[in-house]
Amino acid sequence: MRILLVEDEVDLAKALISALERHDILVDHVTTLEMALEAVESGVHSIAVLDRKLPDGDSLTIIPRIRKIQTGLPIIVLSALGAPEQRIEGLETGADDYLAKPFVVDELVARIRALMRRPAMIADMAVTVGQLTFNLGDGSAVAAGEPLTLTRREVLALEVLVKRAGRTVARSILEEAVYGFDDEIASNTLDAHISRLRRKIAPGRVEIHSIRGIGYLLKATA
Amino acid sequence: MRILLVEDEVDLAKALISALERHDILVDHVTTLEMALEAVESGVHSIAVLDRKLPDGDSLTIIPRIRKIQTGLPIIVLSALGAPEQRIEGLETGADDYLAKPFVVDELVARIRALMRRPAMIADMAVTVGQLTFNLGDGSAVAAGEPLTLTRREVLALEVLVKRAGRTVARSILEEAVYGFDDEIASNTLDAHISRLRRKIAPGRVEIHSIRGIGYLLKATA
DNA sequence: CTTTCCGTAATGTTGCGGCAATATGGCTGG
DNA sequence: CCAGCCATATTGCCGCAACATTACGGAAAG
Repeated sequence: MRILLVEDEVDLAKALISALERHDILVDHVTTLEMALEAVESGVHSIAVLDRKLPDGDSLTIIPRIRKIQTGLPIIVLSALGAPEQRIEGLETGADDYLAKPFVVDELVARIRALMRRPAMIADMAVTVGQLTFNLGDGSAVAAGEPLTLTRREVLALEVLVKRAGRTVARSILEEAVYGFDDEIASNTLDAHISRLRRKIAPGRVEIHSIRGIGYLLKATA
Repeated sequence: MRILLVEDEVDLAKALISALERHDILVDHVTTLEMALEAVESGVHSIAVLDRKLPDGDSLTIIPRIRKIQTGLPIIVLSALGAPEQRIEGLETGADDYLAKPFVVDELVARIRALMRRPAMIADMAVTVGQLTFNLGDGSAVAAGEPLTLTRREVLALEVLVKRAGRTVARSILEEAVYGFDDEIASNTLDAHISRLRRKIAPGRVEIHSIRGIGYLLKATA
């Protein structure tokens, strides 16, 4: 599970990040609307949390643009403007939830988890490739009838590979998906994760091919 | 992925090149508008990054000419002139993005990647010649119904040939496309690649003819 | 304190791609 | 019309960089 946090108040952001990570939620943090749109482009997030007042404008204005890029991406808006009319305004613009400041951090966590559970959304949607079934909702996977025990980073990598099954996924895209945007990655850590993934899904009719010089490709064996 | 960088400040250019190459992006670097136009002629770049102030003029002035040569080539303009009016001026001239100096190198990388991901652009656009279909988005190719397994250099060469199908492509243009501008090439390596390409697309109704003394020509067999 | 995760590095393996040796075929000058 | 030359064709070889795999150890979680 990977979410995008758009918040310019550093202290609040830090508090949220540590709280969310305690709940096994990986957070990418940016501070402006512009950066937020870029991040959404990557398509790796399951939820976006937007502070309403940001240095480059009101985040409500970019909700339609986010929707264009990622239809169905759940959006939670945080705001000091908590009057009913403003909440309504936020929800009508397309936000899925609107949280007035100040709020208890745990409440945000709860609402995120609630949106993640929402059945109509991506939750409980599963993708099957060959004998591998990957559940987008909770990140669980089943290969050849056997449930797999995957670690956090393995889930992140497999999610991207499965979503783009049959198409080559650039190495850099995978790195972005498994680590944050910021975290630089030394050595061959990604290779190691792929290797472990391969071993775990071994007895299925699905393989992770490496495309030399480009990246990886997951596809069902013919 | 291959981009054109037009930048006369040597230090900045060096920094950008090393950052981009770390992201598997091949960079061709020139320092003047004149060289830029020449480079665009080659048709091998997916994105152009122009510094606005160059020794031979304002790079905005050549954007229309670039558009004439390569419709749809995404263009990013870098400039010390970051006032809103100037940004707007840049965008209205036809730039796809406008980045004010000073900027963080990683931000440029992110914007390039964002443009590359833009679905309306080159991605998923395919060209078909005879029984050969080449996907500009991911460099994949299908001949006579069978997907081809191409190596990196083969993809680069075939991409140029396909884009100019029916027209002769000069040997020097192909060399530029397969290698950087700088990398000199000894021996007949290019010929070898063409030979391997021919073998791979053999059973299709498309052929690579050699034009003696000039270069190569890809066209459907009558 | 134990366990799991994951980053790192050491080592093994693969296959791309540069080079050159040799073959082929077309063009030119005699 | 032939000889010789030069551009291109084809193929094998092999270095090296990219990838695979595994072991190890630190760190964080329980």
